[in-house]
Amino acid sequence: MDSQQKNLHSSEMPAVCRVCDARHGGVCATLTPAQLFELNRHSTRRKVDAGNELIGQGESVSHYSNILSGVIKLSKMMADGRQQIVGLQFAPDFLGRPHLCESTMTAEAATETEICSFPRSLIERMANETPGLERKLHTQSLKELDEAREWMLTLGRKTAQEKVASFLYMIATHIDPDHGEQNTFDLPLSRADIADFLGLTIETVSRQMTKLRKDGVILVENNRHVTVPCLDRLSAAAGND
Amino acid sequence: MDSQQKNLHSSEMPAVCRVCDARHGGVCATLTPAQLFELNRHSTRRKVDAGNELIGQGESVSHYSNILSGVIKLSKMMADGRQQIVGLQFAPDFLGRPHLCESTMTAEAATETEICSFPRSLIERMANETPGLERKLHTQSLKELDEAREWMLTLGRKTAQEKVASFLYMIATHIDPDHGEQNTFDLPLSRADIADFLGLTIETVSRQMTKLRKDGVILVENNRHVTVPCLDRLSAAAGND
DNA sequence: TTCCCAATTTGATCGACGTCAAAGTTCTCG
DNA sequence: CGAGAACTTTGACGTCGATCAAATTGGGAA
Repeated sequence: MDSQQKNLHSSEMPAVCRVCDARHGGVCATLTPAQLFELNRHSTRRKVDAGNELIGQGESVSHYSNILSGVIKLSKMMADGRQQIVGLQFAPDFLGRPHLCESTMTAEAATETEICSFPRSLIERMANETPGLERKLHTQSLKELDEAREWMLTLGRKTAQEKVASFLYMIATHIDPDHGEQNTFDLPLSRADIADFLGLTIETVSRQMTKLRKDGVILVENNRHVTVPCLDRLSAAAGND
Repeated sequence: MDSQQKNLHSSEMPAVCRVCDARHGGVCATLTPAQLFELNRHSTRRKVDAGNELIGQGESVSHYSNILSGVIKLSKMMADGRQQIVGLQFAPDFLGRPHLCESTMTAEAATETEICSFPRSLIERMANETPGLERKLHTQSLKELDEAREWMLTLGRKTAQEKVASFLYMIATHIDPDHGEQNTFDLPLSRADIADFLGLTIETVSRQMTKLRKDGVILVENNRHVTVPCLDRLSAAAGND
């Protein structure tokens, strides 16, 4: 019975959604098949190359998106060009600030990214009709708030060494490892982006990476590929006790 | 008819709620009279002196609160004692992290504060039953997220001078001014708290306050009382263009 | 492969902010 | 009103991370 229900369920679902990761953990997980069909009718999937801007600071927002793969960086810029990355978003996060039409930041693809976009108004309406969706969006906002506050501690009180280690630790625990054994991954951000995230300069980031490497806390190949032999040592370098 | 409805409404409301500020703008504004009665039956109002801790980092949370007056500071502390204030909350904000039972920070009264507390479970249940309440909590989370990200920019990229000016500007625009004419107010935080908020030391905060005073951007009496003759000049000193 | 350009690293120097110390101010409470 | 404590300001000096400059590495195109 249960399996029959499931089959019925999946056959009622748009084909693209059936194989889409956002069904698991993303906002779509809260929608009924009928809603999925409606959303699907107005949604577009696309690939975005690294470095491309999705939303500009101060622009009005007409679309929200699900992140299907890749990493998005959210950043704020001052009039004189100083920049600060204020958040990173990974699949299957929801991209967009509910209940507000003008963006207060820039959203840019940090890596090659795949997104599924739909009209703002449609999501707003569905959120009103579907408590589960509103709740899901709320939950993600709270997660982002927790992360933002964690970074406030990092930005305000940690040393350059601890900042870089904290960043690596966050990436190591957010990216699915290539192997189960050792923790190894590609950095989704350039040194310049890491600097903008940590409130440092490129040079300082580089020096601290070198130091962590010489101390044996991390291994680095080709600048972007990092291996963490012992996550606890990295955590300690990050100042987490 | 409308006024009759209103009278009926207010007569059905708990007496304490009728004169309570949280009815305007607070979460209670979304509740029905019946819900207000139920909430009221399980709620306690109390005064908290400046410096008293409401929730400790790592503690499990059994109660949420409305802030009726005063200022609450939310802070995180590292194992070695370094501290960062990650948020300030003013009346009629809601105090508590929905959908999570363990607090990741300390909540402490910055000034004398009046709060109205109720059991966590009751709010969670009402949020499930009342889309408007869930929505209201969501809205506040988003506001806090916007503020947190604004502060990430301040912490990561602004100079000490700009940080102090940004703080004063934020307070000036959040506190109701004593007079309509000039912008004058009491600082809700000590120099030590301001330092913990801005990721600076007490001495640096003091020096920057002195500089802003000598530059005529602010007037200071008795350390705590500040007057801002021209809000635009303060805004400029804060680096907002 | 080889060249070229961008990204990263490394080095030398500087300055903003932290640290340490002491003096001054404001608040509290008897 | 006065004494003591807590908070704030001011000064001298040190340090971490920024700045400026140059060398090195890596990746993509011909």
